[in-house]
Amino acid sequence: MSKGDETREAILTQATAVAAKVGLTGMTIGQLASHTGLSKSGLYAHFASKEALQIEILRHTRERFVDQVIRPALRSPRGVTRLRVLFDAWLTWSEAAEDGGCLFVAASSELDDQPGPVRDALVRDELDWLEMIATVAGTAVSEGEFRDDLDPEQFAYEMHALTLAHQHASRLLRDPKATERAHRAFDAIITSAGQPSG
Amino acid sequence: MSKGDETREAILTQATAVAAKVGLTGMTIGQLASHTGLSKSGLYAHFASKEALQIEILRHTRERFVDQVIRPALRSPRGVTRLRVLFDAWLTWSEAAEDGGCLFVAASSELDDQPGPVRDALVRDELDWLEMIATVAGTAVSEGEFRDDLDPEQFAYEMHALTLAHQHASRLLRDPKATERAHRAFDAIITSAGQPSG
DNA sequence: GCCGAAAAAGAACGGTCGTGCTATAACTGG
DNA sequence: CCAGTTATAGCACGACCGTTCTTTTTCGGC
Repeated sequence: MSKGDETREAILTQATAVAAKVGLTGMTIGQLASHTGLSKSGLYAHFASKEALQIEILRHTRERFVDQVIRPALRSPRGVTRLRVLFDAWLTWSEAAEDGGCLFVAASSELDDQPGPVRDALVRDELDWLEMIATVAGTAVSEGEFRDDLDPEQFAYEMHALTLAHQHASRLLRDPKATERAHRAFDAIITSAGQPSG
Repeated sequence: MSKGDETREAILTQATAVAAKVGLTGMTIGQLASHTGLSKSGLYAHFASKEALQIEILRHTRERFVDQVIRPALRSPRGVTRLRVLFDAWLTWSEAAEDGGCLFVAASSELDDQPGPVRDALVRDELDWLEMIATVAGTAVSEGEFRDDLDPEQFAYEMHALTLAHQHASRLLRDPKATERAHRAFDAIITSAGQPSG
């Protein structure tokens, strides 16, 4: 890896942390430059524009997300077990983020009314994530762990809801019970998905 | 109401809409001035600082929230019925917001790592809202609609999760099924709260 | 260790930010 | 309708924004 690539990676790592705290829009080049010890123009030489940097931040975050959340799940048994791993890995991911929690969650409400390529990239990532959950839930159905008429996309919607609530409770409200609550709620939807529908 | 108070209200109404779109921090005085047809300094004369304006925006939003969500619920029968009204009124509230959806949701992820009086005010509002839900759920327990061992705060956590997911699905993903999904998920937690625990 | 290439710094650009101060315009009670 | 207050505009401030261009420093192959 050349010197330039190393610097570029270092910038992206810093930028990801900053963006999680103050948002992709709130983050500024000057702020980022001082955090990385570079000059504004020195930093800027690595990216075509702030928008391009924002997209690269999302790509960088996505790669780490795959490593830390998706891959561990794919190594575990299919079906309900994999869903549990996915959920637990997400909680760990969100809590491990130095500050600002999961960037995707923060970006979701920041960009939901800001059309453009950054928003488009985020929407793709979020749809991929929901599809991943739905696929695993579908496997749980076909393997008989979940009831036959369970809607995997509905399950994905509800599981995703719990990740959003966890971030809200832990980061905004600083609720020490946030993780416990998330686990209890997750157990509830798993149990409910296993019971014959009523 | 004097002329100044009228202008002040008009500013707050505009500012609330702008803040819901671009965030309480992303919103700028200049932007707001042109939206209201005032000069920057003319607008500024009504507020001590941008931070004070942000707090007033929250107060203004809270008042409207009480009118449109809390009051209709308090007019309906206690217990489960009131919970349903609360949830439906919230969905209507979020969808009716011209653009940007519910400001509290947007502000929650924007401010979760920005200490200060604005964040403090938001946290108070969110805790009040969760407490309101928990209180109504507690009534449902004591009136026998929900099972005895139901944890009202856990119920509030889960219902709140569904509101967050709805905003995500409808505003970011533009999912036409967002409202239907929210209703189905809400029915599920209501049903589950009524069944004897397992 | 030189030399071309790559990386970073410096300086500057027009623009906008939040925020004061001062002057003018618009209201409103007598 | 006038006086006094209140509301709004104008202008300026230093700071920082994203971005570009030019110059200097640093790197890596020979």
